[in-house]
Amino acid sequence: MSKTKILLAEDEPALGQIIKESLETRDFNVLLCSDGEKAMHTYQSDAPELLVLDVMMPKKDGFTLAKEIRAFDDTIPIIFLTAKSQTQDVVEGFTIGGNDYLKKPFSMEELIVRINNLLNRTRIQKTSEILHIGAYTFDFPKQRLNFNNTSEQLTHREAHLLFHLIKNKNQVLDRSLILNKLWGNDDFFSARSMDVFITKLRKKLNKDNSIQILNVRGFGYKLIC
Amino acid sequence: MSKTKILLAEDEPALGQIIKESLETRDFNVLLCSDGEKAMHTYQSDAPELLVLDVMMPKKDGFTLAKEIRAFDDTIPIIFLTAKSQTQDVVEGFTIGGNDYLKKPFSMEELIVRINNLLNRTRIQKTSEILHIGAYTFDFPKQRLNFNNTSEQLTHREAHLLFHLIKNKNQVLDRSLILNKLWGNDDFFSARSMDVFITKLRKKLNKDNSIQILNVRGFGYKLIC
DNA sequence: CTAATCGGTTAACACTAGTTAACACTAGTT
DNA sequence: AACTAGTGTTAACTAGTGTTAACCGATTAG
Repeated sequence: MSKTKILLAEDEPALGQIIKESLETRDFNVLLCSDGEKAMHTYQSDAPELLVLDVMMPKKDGFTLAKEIRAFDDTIPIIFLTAKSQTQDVVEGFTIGGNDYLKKPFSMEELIVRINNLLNRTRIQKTSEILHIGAYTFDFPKQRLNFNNTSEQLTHREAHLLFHLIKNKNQVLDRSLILNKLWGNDDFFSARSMDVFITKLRKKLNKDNSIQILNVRGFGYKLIC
Repeated sequence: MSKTKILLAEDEPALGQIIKESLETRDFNVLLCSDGEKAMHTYQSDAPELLVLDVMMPKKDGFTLAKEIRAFDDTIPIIFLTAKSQTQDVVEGFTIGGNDYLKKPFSMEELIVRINNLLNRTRIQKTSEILHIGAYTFDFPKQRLNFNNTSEQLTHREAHLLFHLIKNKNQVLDRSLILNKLWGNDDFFSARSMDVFITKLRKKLNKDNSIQILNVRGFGYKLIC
């Protein structure tokens, strides 16, 4: 099994080198980038498994970079390195979907512990990312809905909505929760858009009629299977 | 309650033994078979609750075995262990109706997570609450009221009200209790709304005239059946 | 016996959700 | 650049759900 690739974006050369070498003694393959733009390129060419991003960087700061990368992969674990200790920064990091942050100065041990935690967590998650609903199986990362020998590609929206329905199956999935999570707001138009997607999913799930998406008026939807 | 029986088919003795012992520490009863034919016999004689099948096995490979077992039981969860990482294999596993697959090498944690996921899923299905009232059956999770060969979808409110009536059948169900539970308050309007629902349920239950929803003036309702 | 109250029933209503299609926009292809 | 296909949003219309109102009968307290 090959080494785990970690992308490290850190503009201060000395610190970057120290972290890189420390991680390499722990058998990680570290891709060191000195600014946000280089990091973006390396991310796209080398497909690392985890990101360690300095927040304060030239060209492109860590948060912006994370936002852009999240457009491609919304599960990859990200650790932010921040000199500022303000809570505001931390909050921003998390809302982008960052998984952890580390305040400078930090010990190498701290960083390694967090890296291992995140890797374990996401690997366990990935192993259970093939979901089952009635006679269907749903491969969330691939966005494929399988039934017997047929397989159908879902769109990003369809897949995420279905994912949450399955994760909350046999219980009510709150409308406004899902609207905020997937659409980013809870207004009239997003709600109607969501209704359209529910219709689509119902059609795609109608091969097994033990599966139903029930509406709970005013609250949300319940996937029964 | 007895231990959950898991059939493990793995031809490599050392690996088979490791998996068996690991699962036994988690309180599973593991039936280890060294090839596909033995696994088939064990399946028929011991009725395990879940299958973990190596794909590459002598005598009979995992996919063929799964196909044959699916002829007897098309709901038993199956986890395939595969050394090959090719997508083709995975697809074939799913088209047989297999529920999950695991690429070697895998961690024991991964396997255990998947086993528990699959077991929970099938067990939840089996314990779904189907209630009986006279000649009707009422599937509460699906909100369906069945009579002979007809089936009717109930709304969320209807279903919950009926559920409580059935749970308290042949005894008085307190008005204010149900109002607080379903409507969240006990005011005039909610009470009148509830009356409307009682009327609706009476209509929907009138195919079996041994069933009656009786009013106990000032106290509540009593479902007789 | 009568008035007051409670519950039964039906229909009108407001609101929510379902469905379909048109549309704008993006991305991929020729 | 033009064409095509796909995705998600918006719009328009329809259907369904639950609340409220109105009217009625039944029961009970005075």
